[in-house]
Amino acid sequence: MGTPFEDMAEIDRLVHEPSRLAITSALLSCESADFLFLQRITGLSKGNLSSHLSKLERGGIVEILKTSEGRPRTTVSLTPAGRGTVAEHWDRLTRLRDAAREWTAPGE
Amino acid sequence: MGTPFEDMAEIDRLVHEPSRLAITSALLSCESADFLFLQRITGLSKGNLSSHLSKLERGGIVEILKTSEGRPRTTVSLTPAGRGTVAEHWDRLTRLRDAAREWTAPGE
DNA sequence: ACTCTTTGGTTTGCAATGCAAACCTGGATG
DNA sequence: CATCCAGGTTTGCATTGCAAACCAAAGAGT
Repeated sequence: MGTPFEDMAEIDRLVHEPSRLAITSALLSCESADFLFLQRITGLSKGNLSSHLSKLERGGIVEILKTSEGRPRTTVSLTPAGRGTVAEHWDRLTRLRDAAREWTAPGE
Repeated sequence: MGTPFEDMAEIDRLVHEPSRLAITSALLSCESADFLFLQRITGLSKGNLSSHLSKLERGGIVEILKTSEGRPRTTVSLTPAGRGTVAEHWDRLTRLRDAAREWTAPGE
């Protein structure tokens, strides 16, 4: 692992994208959430939320559960791996910010 | 301003992009930096660094100064506005992370 | 003085991405 | 029984990021 600056090259763009960072961070604090709830808190359109969730699913970050009892209902949760990925992502960001803060060029 | 989750929709993608977040965050702590220095710390190719810098310049985030004394030399620094934008960006990210940490789903 | 190499970049072409908007589908309702 | 609407999915297009090709000037060797 190099400097926090170099590290950004390896960052997971799947998670980094703003909407998905919002989604995954929301999921970090609740076991699972349903589609409409996520739509409300993120302010995304159905279309975009759906495609973001699909990408996260394909990437193994979230698990999507569709039930058809009565009206269809879609429930989303982080996979264990996904939880790790998101946590690691925040670590990276935090390291970058801290590096930028602490690092004052000598003589200034 | 809405919830930190909704706020992500308004985030500045110009700054959010990983390489550019690294560049701007590095600049946050030094008055200015030259092209090669930025290339070393970010690990970017010249081509990519150049195009990222151009975008940041077009967006008014950085100022690019080219001197041709002896060998050409390119020096980059944040504009005052850019400094504000980057700081605000980090605030937004921090609010999101904190919201995700503290937040337990309100009863619904 | 010329050409070769190195340093310091810019431009180009392509594959992938995000977003808006059009589309689908099964229940509830008049 | 038709039509409305919540709950999604798919499509089309404009934008992006990246790699690689390209360019230009300054030394170095001869």
